[in-house]
Amino acid sequence: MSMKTNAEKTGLYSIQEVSRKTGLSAHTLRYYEKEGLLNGVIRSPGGFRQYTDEDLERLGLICCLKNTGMSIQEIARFVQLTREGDHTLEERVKLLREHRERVLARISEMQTHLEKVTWKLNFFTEKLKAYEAGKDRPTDAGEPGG
Amino acid sequence: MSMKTNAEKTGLYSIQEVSRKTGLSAHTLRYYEKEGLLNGVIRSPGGFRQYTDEDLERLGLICCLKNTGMSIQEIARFVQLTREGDHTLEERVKLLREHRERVLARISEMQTHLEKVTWKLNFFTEKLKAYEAGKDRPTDAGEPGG
DNA sequence: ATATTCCTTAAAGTTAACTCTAAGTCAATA
DNA sequence: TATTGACTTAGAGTTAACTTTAAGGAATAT
Repeated sequence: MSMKTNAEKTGLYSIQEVSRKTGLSAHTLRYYEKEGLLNGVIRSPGGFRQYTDEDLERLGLICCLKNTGMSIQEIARFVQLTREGDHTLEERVKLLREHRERVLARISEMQTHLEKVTWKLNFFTEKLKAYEAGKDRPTDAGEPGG
Repeated sequence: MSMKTNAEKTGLYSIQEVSRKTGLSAHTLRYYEKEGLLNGVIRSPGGFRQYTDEDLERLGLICCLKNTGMSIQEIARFVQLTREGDHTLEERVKLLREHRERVLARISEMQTHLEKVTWKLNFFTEKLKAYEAGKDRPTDAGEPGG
């Protein structure tokens, strides 16, 4: 009986459906809207949010920026600029370019630190090997099947 | 005339000196100590902290773990295990290995998201070019030296 | 018809990792 | 000796990004 979801029927998604798709809670979706991250979500006659595929795409970019460390405030600024039209293109490009630089720097920083972690890990792994080898040697037996 | 710092004289560092070297505030250094991140810092007869080079190295690892996203709590756990001796080597290796995996995952996630940011940036850059090109064309002049 | 989902506003609570303040004492330095 | 820096405990304040609660009502889905 192939029950169709709301989405399949109308191309629109309820807040719950979007929550499932994005992993964001309904609370958070409303919060983001309030903070100006996702404007212009249309409503059903009764006032329920009905997200379009385009809204989902916008959410995709929002999550992308968020996951690369951009603050809610700065994302809201970006969205605001977008709403203001083409004369803000230069500023948006600048904002994204700067963000990109920060992300690159962060990745590179993480990679540097990772090397140290790896080095430490190898060091401890070797030390563990030596320790286990030393444990096998004691005179009084050592557990056979412990 | 060539005033020697405390460090040059004694090989020990005051909390201020360590603060400068690490970029952590004296407050934070005491806070880390209280939280069990850096134990066994020796004191002057008068009770002042005197950090050794080894303390600085330990701080180096702490910052490294912190900067790769390990929580204070988990770092404290690692330090605690270290203090307990060689029989915790296996657990420490496990902890570091898991952390390393998380860092690798995080870096890879960031890189994926970065691609999208880059894509968007290029998109807007192109759009900006088109917009600027369109702006030059209007009939009524356009500012010559604006 | 009934159960579930959604809406609103407004505000309080949570978590991590600091950060700061206060009060009072002691140490080190010029 | 005066000033600066360090010490302690204890607790309050900060920031970001949620998360939860509450109250009451309306809309949808089955």
